Amino acid sequence: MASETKKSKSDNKDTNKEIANMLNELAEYEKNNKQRHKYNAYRKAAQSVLASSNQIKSASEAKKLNGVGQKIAEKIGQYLETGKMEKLEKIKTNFNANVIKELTRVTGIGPTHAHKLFDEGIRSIEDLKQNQDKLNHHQKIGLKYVDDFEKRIPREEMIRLKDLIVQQVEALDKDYLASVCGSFRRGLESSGDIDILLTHPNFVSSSHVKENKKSVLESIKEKSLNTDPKDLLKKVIDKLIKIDFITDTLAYGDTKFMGVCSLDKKAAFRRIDIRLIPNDQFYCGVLYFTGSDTFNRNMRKIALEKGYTLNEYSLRKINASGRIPGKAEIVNSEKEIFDFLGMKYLKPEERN
DNA sequence: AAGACAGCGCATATTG
DNA sequence: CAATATGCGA
DNA sequence: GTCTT
Repeated sequence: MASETKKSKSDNKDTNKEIANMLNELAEYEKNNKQRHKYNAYRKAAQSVLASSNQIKSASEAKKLNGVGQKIAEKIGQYLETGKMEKLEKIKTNFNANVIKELTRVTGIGPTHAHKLFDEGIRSIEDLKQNQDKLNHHQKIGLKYVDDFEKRIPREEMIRLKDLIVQQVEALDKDYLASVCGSFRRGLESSGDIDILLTHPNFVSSSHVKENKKSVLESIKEKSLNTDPKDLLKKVIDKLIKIDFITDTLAYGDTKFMGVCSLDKKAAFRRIDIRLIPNDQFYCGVLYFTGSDTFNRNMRKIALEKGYTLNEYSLRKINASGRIPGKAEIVNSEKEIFDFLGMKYLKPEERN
């Protein structure tokens, strides 16, 4: 293997990765403390550290990175000199923080519920199992599968999941289009869950607008042209439940399903999300939900520089004088979005 | 020094 | 009952 | 906690 860039691997551990891991632990702690923005700040810093091409050797070096300021630089310096971050060590020995951290392993239990449960005497996942009357539906399902949901899904299994879903959807109606987005689409070897975008020509955004109310006449006209979105999603979900693929439901509305699925009795239970997207917004949605987050941020920034605003729904030109976005550009593929922005097309695998 | 840090669908609690 | 607010997730 | 204004 030609992996020995500089020194041998054995006597040169990946310090950046260790720093990033510690910053991510601090991030999680802040999230549990309901400090959403600190959580993001730590994660951003961790990302920068991880992406840094050379090993960080000092606090001042760290401070140069985007998202690393005075405080985080000090912590990094502390780690480089002593092998520890004081604040993190303290958190690790904090009983309350550890309980909260354990409780939030359950999907549906966020910081607020975790603290409330703590006040009610709950100290562990085990306690939760004995007190399920304190949980709502989502949380009960989260508790049931808490271990499975922390397991990564190997790409090989993702492919089988995708094949099964696509086949079932096509059998229902060949006009459906389903795409698995997220890290799977970017080619990663494992994913945390499976995220599917679904669309159908009978469902377009003009029938779903809630901004400027439309004339009664317009609404009536559209109703005749568009299937009720609820029916289009329900048809698919019903089928996937019937064949015992979807096993549980966490949240289920007109356009978004969140639940649990499993390939067969031997396989683990997996988190699955299925969104029904208006046909004319499908490719903006696919682009957005394919990510990565960093890529999305960069692309949106480029859009702004070109006088556009880009989000998960549409690409719109920004009015020169005012700043009111105009009508959505017509987009019939991901590539067209890149074209509008004068960008070279990047395949999903190139967006990591 | 002080505000931004995304905005949204769904479930559930709270308010009217 | 309906409208609004909050928690949560991604 | 960091960056921007």
